[in-house]
Amino acid sequence: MRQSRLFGKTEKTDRPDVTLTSHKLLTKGGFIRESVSGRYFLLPLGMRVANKITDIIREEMNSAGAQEMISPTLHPLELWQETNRDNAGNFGLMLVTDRRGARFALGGTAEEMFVDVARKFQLSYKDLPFNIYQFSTKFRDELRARGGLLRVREFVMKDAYSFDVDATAFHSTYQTMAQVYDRCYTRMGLSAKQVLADNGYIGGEYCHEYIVDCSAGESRYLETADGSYCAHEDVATVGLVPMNSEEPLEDMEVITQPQWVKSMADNIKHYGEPEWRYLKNVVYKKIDTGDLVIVTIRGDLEVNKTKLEKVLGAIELLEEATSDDLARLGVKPGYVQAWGHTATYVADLSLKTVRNFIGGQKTDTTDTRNVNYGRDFAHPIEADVALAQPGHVSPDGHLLHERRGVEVGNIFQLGTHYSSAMAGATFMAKDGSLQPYYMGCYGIGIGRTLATIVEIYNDEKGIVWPESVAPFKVHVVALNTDDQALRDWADGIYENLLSRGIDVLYDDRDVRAGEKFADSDLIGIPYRVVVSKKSKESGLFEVVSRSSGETHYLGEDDLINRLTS
RNA sequence: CGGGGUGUAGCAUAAUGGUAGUGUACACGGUUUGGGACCGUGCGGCCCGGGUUCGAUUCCCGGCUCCCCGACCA
Repeated sequence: MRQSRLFGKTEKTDRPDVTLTSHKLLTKGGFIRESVSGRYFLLPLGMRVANKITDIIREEMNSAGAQEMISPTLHPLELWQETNRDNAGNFGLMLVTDRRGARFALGGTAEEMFVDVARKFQLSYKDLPFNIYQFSTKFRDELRARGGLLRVREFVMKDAYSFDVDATAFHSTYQTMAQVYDRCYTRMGLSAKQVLADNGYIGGEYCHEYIVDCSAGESRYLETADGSYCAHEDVATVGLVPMNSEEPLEDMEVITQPQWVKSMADNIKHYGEPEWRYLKNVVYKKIDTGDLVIVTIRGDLEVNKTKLEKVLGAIELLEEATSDDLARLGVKPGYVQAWGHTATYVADLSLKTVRNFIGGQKTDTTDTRNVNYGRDFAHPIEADVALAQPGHVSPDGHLLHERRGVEVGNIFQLGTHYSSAMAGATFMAKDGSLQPYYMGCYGIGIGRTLATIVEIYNDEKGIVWPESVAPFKVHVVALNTDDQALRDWADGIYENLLSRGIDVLYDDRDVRAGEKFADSDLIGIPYRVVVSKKSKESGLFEVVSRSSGETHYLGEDDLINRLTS
């Protein structure tokens, strides 16, 4: 490609509102351009990188036996109604209506469509397993797009759907896909960690995210030093350690308490006891029914809404209660009682780690102390609904550390979640019975992966692409192009490299050397070959590695050997 | 969706109740030519609607945009 013909230009100035490294470099380098918030043009340079990423994923998927296909982008709304996802929680489906009034969802994920295509065939156990996938544009009506390509409203995703006869067979498919993901990310130069995560509105029982550690990331997870436990904050289990098991149980009593004692900080000031000593009550409301849920938890812990939703079977259906909601209970914020209200009470397991709590029946002037869970009160639902924090321990008792990164992909166990919900999504088993498919699904966001690579591979001058995903393998920079003979000679070198099948960007522009070098550094192609008067005279080309800065001087044949090896 | 901010040329910015200046980019000419060089010339702009006013880019109201924080979220 001749750079003089390349659509898309580099920019010298930074936009002041662009703070993220990948966003800045991709914009300045002419890889992407914003259309409106959360929607981007992928320019020719960016498209080349996206294609390299896509090719790697396609190769690995195909070698694992998955089959590429494509589904319509507009999904008949009835399909989403069949699985009750048309108005699930906060997942904003975007709808379009055609001229006949038929309603469609703009696909944000495609479980229903792939189940639908499967059930159009009379499948037998002999047809299973299979794994079908697509690369297609997904639409997510994000409340807030941010971070350049890291969180957008419209993006290309590889999504795969596997169909197995049962959990045992599925397990092997899941492992295979995990290996495919490992190979994909490794080939792209990314070190992606498999992290236990939450299925959310996708459904199913378990899933894993692939997270690349990076400060720009929005995914927070917790891990032990040796990696023996690694889980997203949404699901991380809080290991229970008794706080004061040596303390004798005291009798519960009502005590007077000054009126100024309202918050946790006030408690500490008044009683001089640490946070874990107090009972804390957190109130949620079910979005669909308006029912209130009170979680009682140890004072030093916070409630993890995701875990709570899972316990209550109310995925994406809880929100924090407002003071108006509390008024329905007859209380103000800060005065919720650990027992006695008309609501669904949930006890966090941490209540069993403390003897002689303070709190639980707060009024303006009194409260209770020496409260013991199981003796003085107990809730019908007991579960681990606490938010894991660094400093807590894993279930096997090791210290948890906090990590942050970008979720570049995920794999989900779906089980029969969709195939049971959708009529006729069955195969004929060996014994002649109709069984729902046992499914999994597997996604990789192309643009987000691309941006993550830039987050990891850059320096003060620009992007430093790993060779596997670089837009070109070599950047030929021609200098002294005002001399027609030298220009013709440089053209010849370029044509020669092209004819050998080398992926080359040829800077034939009539601009100064400094500008060419600056652009070359910014674009970040792995090898730069300078073609100049000097090289013509010496017969040697300066070859610079973008990543190491190492420079070699090679003759034309050696150069070609090196670039084709 | 709540809070805050913003909107002037492709991009970055300045000033102003009386029709807008600079840098960069772009076009042309010249001097340059291995790290964004210089000189000259030129092209190009006040988010939209309403109000106040003799006159609004400026002040007021509304809308929209984009950014940040929160909520939310592969």
